[in-house]
Formats: sequence, structure tokens, C-alpha cells
Amino acid sequence: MKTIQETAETFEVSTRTLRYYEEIGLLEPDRSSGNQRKYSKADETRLKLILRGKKYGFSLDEIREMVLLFDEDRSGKKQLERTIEYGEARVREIEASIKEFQALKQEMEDLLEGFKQKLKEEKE
Amino acid sequence: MKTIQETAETFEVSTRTLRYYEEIGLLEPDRSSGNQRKYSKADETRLKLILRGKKYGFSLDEIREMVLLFDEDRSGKKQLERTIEYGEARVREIEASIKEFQALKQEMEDLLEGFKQKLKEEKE
DNA sequence: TTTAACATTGACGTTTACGTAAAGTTCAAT
DNA sequence: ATTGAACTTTACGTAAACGTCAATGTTAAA
Repeated sequence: MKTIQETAETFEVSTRTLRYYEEIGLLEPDRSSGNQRKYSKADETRLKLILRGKKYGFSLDEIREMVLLFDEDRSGKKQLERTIEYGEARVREIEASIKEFQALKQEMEDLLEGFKQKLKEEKE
Repeated sequence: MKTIQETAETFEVSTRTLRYYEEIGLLEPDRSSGNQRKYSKADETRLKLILRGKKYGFSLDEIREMVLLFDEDRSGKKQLERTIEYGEARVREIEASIKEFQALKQEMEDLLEGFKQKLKEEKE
């Protein structure tokens, strides 16, 4: 169980950020007898997910939806089906993103090839 | 040459957004005799780049750096070398992103597989 | 047990990326 | 020439995601 400071350092975020994530319902660490936050391994895993989501441009609102969906009680049949459907839609989005990134990479490489050619010509 | 309205509709952004991008130096369309903005094909290409950048979580500040770097006069040897170096670094970042996305996809697929299994068991 | 470091909850401030309304100007069509 | 739609700048407003005090409570070590 880490303190808020330790957790913040581990993930390179501010303590304010951790408190804010709790404020908007993204995290809910246990408290010590004196009401201080205690971050468990599960909290860390969740935080990791949140930060990855952020890295790829998802809003905290969207992230909450995902995190909660995968975190809630998935026992009911309807719930499971909904989760699977949602998850598969997300996977398709990710696939599309990968393709776009690959195209972008190709584009940049082509552009750079042109620059290199130009540089070469300039040297001669 | 498109008007601001036409351009906004084409790219599904507001006219305010286009004016704002100009305000912060991301776009600089020509003006008509009466001072109205006229967007050229080059402006559209640039806007496309900006929107793609946004989609992947880059701030407009970061986007400006990229756009301007690839847009300035690349004539000097030093300039060219710097551009190539910068570009290659960006390509490496993109490669890393692709790998992370692929990992994320795998993770989600595994998770979904688990859910599907659970659903199957429940049916029996 | 006291003290320094760290924690808590407000609450107001800041930046980014626009939204929106006002007041006036230009354009295209009649 | 007129008029309505679209354009202009100016400027204040807003939501998200925190930053930054301030006042107070907790913890761990000496």
C-alpha cells in the first residue's frame, strides 16, 4: 500500500492529479485510520490504464466509462453481452488507429526521403 | 479557393476553430479584396495535418512545431539536416505508439475472450 | 512527546481550445 | 441600390484538467 506521494512519484503525476481522479470517480483508494489515502496494487493497475488512455487522447470522461465498464460486476448475462459488444467496438477503433498511424509513418518516411535526396544533391 | 464556411463544413469544424487556428499561427489563408479569408488547397492540406495531430492527442502547440518545421524554407543544409533528424525522431515515436496500440489491442482481446468464455459457461 | 514531513479538504487561479454574442463590413442576388 | 446572408474583429464566457495556496489534521522519527 503506497501513500499518495509515493504513487504520484511512481507514475510521474502530481498528488493533485490523483486527488482529482478520485474527485471525478476514477479512483477510490482505501483510507488509513487517520483518513489518509492508501493506494493498493489494484489502484495502481487502474491508474496505469487511465494514463494510457490519456496518452491516446481519450478524455477522462471516456476513460471513466471504459474503466468502470471493465470493473463493474460482470455477472449478469446482459451485462456481459454489453461489455463484450462495447469492447469489440473499442478493438475495432484501435485497429483503425493503428492503420492511420502506419499511414502517417509512411507519409513521414516519404517526406524524409525527399529531404535526404535534396541534401545529397546539395552536397554534389 | 473556399470560403471559411465551406472549409469548416468540409472538415467538420466550426468557423471559430478556423479563425482560432489562424490566431495562434497554424493557418494563414489569403484574403479577398474585401478582407475575407480564402482557403487554398495548401491550406486544406495543412488543416488535415492539424486535425490528424489533434486526433492523436497532440496539443496545438506541439502541432504548430511540427507543421512549421516541415513548412518553412528547407533550403539551407543545416536546416535540412535538422528537419531530417526531427522527422526521424517523430517516426520512432510513431513506431512506439503503434507497438503500444498493438499491445493494448491484444490485452483487450484477451479480456474479451475471458468474458466470452464466462458467457458460454453461463449458458450451459 | 514534540516536531518536521506529509496528509486532508476547500477554494480560487490558470491554461487550452474553443463557444458565443455584439457591432460593424462585404458579397451576391435581386 | 438594396437587402439578407455570410463575413469581419473584439471580447467576454466556458469546460476540462489540473496548479496553487491556506488552514488544519496525521504520521513517523528522534
